[in-house]
Amino acid sequence: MNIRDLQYLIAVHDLKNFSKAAEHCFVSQPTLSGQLKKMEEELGAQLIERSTRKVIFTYLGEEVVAKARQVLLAVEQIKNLAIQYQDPMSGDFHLGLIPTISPFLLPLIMPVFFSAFPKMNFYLYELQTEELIKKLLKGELDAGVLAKLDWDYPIEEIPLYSEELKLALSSDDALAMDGEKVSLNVLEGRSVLVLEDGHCLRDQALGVCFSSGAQEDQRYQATSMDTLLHMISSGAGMTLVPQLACNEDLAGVTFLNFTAPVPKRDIIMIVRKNAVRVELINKIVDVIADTVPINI
Amino acid sequence: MNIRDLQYLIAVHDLKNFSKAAEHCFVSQPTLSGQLKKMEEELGAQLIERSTRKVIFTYLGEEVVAKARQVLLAVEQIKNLAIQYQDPMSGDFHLGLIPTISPFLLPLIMPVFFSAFPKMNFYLYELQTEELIKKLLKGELDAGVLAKLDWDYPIEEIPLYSEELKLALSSDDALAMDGEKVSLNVLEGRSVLVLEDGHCLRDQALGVCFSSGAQEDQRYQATSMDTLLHMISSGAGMTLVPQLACNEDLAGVTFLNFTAPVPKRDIIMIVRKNAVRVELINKIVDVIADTVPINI
DNA sequence: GCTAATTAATAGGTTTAAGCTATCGTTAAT
DNA sequence: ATTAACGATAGCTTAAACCTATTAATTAGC
Repeated sequence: MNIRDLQYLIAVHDLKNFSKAAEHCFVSQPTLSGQLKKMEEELGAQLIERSTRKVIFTYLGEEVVAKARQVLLAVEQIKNLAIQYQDPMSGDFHLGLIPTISPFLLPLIMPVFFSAFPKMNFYLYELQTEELIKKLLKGELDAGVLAKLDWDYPIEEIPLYSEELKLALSSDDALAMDGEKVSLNVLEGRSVLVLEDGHCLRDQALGVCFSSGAQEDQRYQATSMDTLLHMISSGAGMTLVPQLACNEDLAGVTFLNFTAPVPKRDIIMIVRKNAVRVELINKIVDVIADTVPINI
Repeated sequence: MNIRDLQYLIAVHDLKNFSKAAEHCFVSQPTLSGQLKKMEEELGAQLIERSTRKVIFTYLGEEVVAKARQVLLAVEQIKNLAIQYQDPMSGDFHLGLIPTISPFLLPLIMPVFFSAFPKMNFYLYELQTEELIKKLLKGELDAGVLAKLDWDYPIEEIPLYSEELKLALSSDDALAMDGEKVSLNVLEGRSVLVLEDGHCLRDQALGVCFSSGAQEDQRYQATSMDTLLHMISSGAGMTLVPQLACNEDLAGVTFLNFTAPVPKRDIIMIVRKNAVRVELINKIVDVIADTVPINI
């Protein structure tokens, strides 16, 4: 059976005349007759009672016509869906962000998104790197925002911005009083608070600590950047904080810049290779890069 | 677009693998790939995000798949309808009968119909000849039962039975007392009650009257056979009654047979030429002919 | 880092079937 | 009896669906 054949059938039903129906379908009358005959043979039952004067539908014919109209309606809807989706700046978009970016980046970009993409629906997920990539590859996410690592996944990376890591410590600390830039060497022999396992920032922070002779403060397992900062503010120690997370208004915490070599992390957007909606993704990247208050 | 293509799409959606989907659809993988690609071109939008490792549907793709399932469901239903209708002794049947047959024939045949055609739904209509034929030709009826006339319609006639006309008159009438067969000559000079205009029996009765020297009793315009008989029972005169309508239990009315030449009417079933369901129609004819208590 | 395996896309040719024109056969109206 | 209307048939053409063989791309394993 064939969608076209169903159109022929419906045309005959509407016009009660094979020749007119053929004309309406832009085919010749023998073509239409032949196709309908074939369809009847395929179904093994007559749909139309023909005579040279009358075109009468059998009961089966009437019911088939009713169903055929359903079919054509659904097909029409498919075409409409496609047309609707032609607008690359419309539809749904599922975006994953890692926990050390999400709470600081989203407040910045969402207002801009709403005005830049009025017809888009954004769904946002806070996920750690590993699960984020897994979901992206499964197709459950369209893109992810995370810190660049050397990994081995078949994904496309688009740079967004690069942020420094700063040293967060209690405002009561002697270093904080100073207010100057500090070298990584100041970490030597001190213990540093880091996030719990699974966060990429934890790994990066531990790397910095290792090379600068500091060690992990194992008394706390911070579950989020915010917890970490509140610990610092209550005098619990020091930690490394990415630039965007540095809330200068936070009482009792001072953020110090490092002198060169400054520890940094590269924030990228990842999408699947062969991803569709390239145009949309590029626009999103541009909007984020333009909105983040960091000179790249 | 093509129903087959939608099947390909759904197979890919279910199996998330082009080669397996192709196998499932009994086509080669390049065929399936090509058709889906063509469909995407036709829709002007990508439905599937392909890579050699992953098959991920776009949002549009997911929605199209959902609609495609609707399409295939309806198509399946069409095929099922056809299979269901393969049983010639099932479905609907619209039967028209003229008013001078309907109330007397139906009580006889309906019980038999119900057991002979357990899967049929009969719709019954009491219609005068002209409208009955019109509806039959329009396709609103499948068959009609009426008295044979010489007409010029492109319809098929199948004889059912042939019934005599009898003389109905008041039991108080001298002729009725006698109880013998009577010649048409007894009508000479008398006035005969007939049905109102439009009934074929009226025309036939008038014809008999004309040739036997009787005339129409114009005091009454009987709307039905039953009214007519009740008039007779209350002493209103005499009339011609078809055999099946002769209810011998009716008080005050006596039915007399005619001697040769006996006036008769041929009851036939009419169907459209080229009518489908020939088998069913023949069975219906047989059942009626076998059930009517008249020796043909 | 190289090789093997997997998988979809491409190329080129074959077959099926949908399409055409021309004509016929039937029915009904004049 | 003739004509007009209309669907069916015959025979041919074209388009497209399909095939096999191969390529290209990518991942997974050694």
